[in-house]
Amino acid sequence: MIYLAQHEGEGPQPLKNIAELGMPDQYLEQLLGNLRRAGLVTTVRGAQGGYQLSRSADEITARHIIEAMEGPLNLSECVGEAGHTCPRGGQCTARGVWAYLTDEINGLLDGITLSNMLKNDIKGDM
Amino acid sequence: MIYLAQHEGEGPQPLKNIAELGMPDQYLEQLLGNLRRAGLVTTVRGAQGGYQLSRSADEITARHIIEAMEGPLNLSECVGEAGHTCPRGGQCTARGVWAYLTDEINGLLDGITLSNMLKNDIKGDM
DNA sequence: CGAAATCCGATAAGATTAGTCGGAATTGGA
DNA sequence: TCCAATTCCGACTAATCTTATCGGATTTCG
Repeated sequence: MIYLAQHEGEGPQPLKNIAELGMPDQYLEQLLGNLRRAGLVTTVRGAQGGYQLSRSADEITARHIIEAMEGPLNLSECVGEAGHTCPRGGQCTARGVWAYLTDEINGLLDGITLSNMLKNDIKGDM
Repeated sequence: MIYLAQHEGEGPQPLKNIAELGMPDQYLEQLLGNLRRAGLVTTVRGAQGGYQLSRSADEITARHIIEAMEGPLNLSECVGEAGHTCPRGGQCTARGVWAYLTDEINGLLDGITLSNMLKNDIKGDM
């Protein structure tokens, strides 16, 4: 995604270009499939085709990317959507902790956009 | 650890008690080994033996526990200790993000103690 | 039509996490 | 002193998740 952001406006980037820095292209292709299905990248098939961001780099957050790749942050079964399958019927003491952490981390991820990454202005960057 | 905190001051708790709520005791034993080696619990061997917190529940944080179990938080090889094995020589654009997140999450974990968990007064609890 | 690409489902390989096994060592109490 | 309760330990197995590979089908430009 950083690569695509860096080449924003240059038209579709073929897989092979993106894979340059040492990752198997057939695997990358699979990963890009997730990003496409999540609506973060659009593709052009056929010759001269490739991948590009579906919207501006400052409208794509780390959370968008992570959720596209791995689904919603799930620190514990306890806290997930419906029917959290906690063996203790859903009221174990740890649950509040997981819920809190999930919220906070999602908040952090919401606060990071692709543009931030490019400009290296992540809040608190070291 | 929550169980042990709940039984603070009641002397060593044998494995079997702790395992009550549906987790295989031989596995739990293994996990408690990590906590012991990390200095979070002390043990008494032999009859009437068992496990107990090595210090007060408000001096044990979520971070202590997680690091005891899984080692230091490692969101990406990029950011770890020495010789981060980033294929891009250690200066990829994503690195700042990982470093930032690692710091922030460690901060969150530092802010949660076992006492907090018992009292359910996690900041921002839902 | 042919080459450059993405798309797709299935499968394999590797790594991590979860769990099992068998027994050794320690300790309190009868 | 012996027995039962209990932790300790290393090795192994099983399950799950991540990473990667394979073989082709489809689309599109020139």
